[in-house]
Amino acid sequence: MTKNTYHIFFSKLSNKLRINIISSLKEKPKSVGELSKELKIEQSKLSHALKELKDCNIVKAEQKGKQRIYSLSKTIIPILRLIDCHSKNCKKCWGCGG
Amino acid sequence: MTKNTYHIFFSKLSNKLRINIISSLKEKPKSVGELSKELKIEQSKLSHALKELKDCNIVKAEQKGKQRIYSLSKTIIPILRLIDCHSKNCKKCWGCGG
DNA sequence: AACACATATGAATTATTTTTCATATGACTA
DNA sequence: TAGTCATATGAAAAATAATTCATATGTGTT
Repeated sequence: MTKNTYHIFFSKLSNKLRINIISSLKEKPKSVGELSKELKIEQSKLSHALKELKDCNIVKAEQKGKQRIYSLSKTIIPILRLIDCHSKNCKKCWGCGG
Repeated sequence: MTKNTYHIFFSKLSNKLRINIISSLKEKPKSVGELSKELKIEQSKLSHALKELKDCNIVKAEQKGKQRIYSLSKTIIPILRLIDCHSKNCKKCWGCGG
């Protein structure tokens, strides 16, 4: 990720719905229908949002029968952990060895 | 920062100009004029962008004569370090003790 | 093959953000 | 206090993103 692509990545995280999706998928992988029910969001809206997240590799999808199961991609999980740390003002996290 | 305010924070980081400003201020504190010259960005555009960053505490300003010197706020620096870590795929960082 | 269910897609509409430009404010100087 | 330099602000215009709705696609079932 170069300086010039930061904003693309962050723009995906700068949206309530997408944050809610991520937050929900942290729990466990879910189908579009499950997410729709849980978040009370219309299906196509969800599909659009999931596409955004998939396009920048925050989630991945796997077909299972008629359903498509979405889950957080491996590479994003540590990033989300950092964000959580941030939200908790976790000092340890700030150290970061850098 | 609650789940519902993530997106506000990230929305500030989801913009090229603001990322460039942050990146430039990492070097050292600068006046609006200096930033304008360096980034080749029109003054009022910069002022607007700086306002956004100030509103969410990413930068702070200090008056110095006629000039207003902007710098990164202390609390944001570790976050930026994380983002740098991220960009370098720094494993250490991911650990995060969480 | 016809059907039903689950999800995706496209395009038009609507909402939000960014840019621009004219002007206002605030700090120093003569 | 008039002038000028540095920056901020407001509002209109332009650009971008999100929402909606109609419909398409894909998968399994009868």
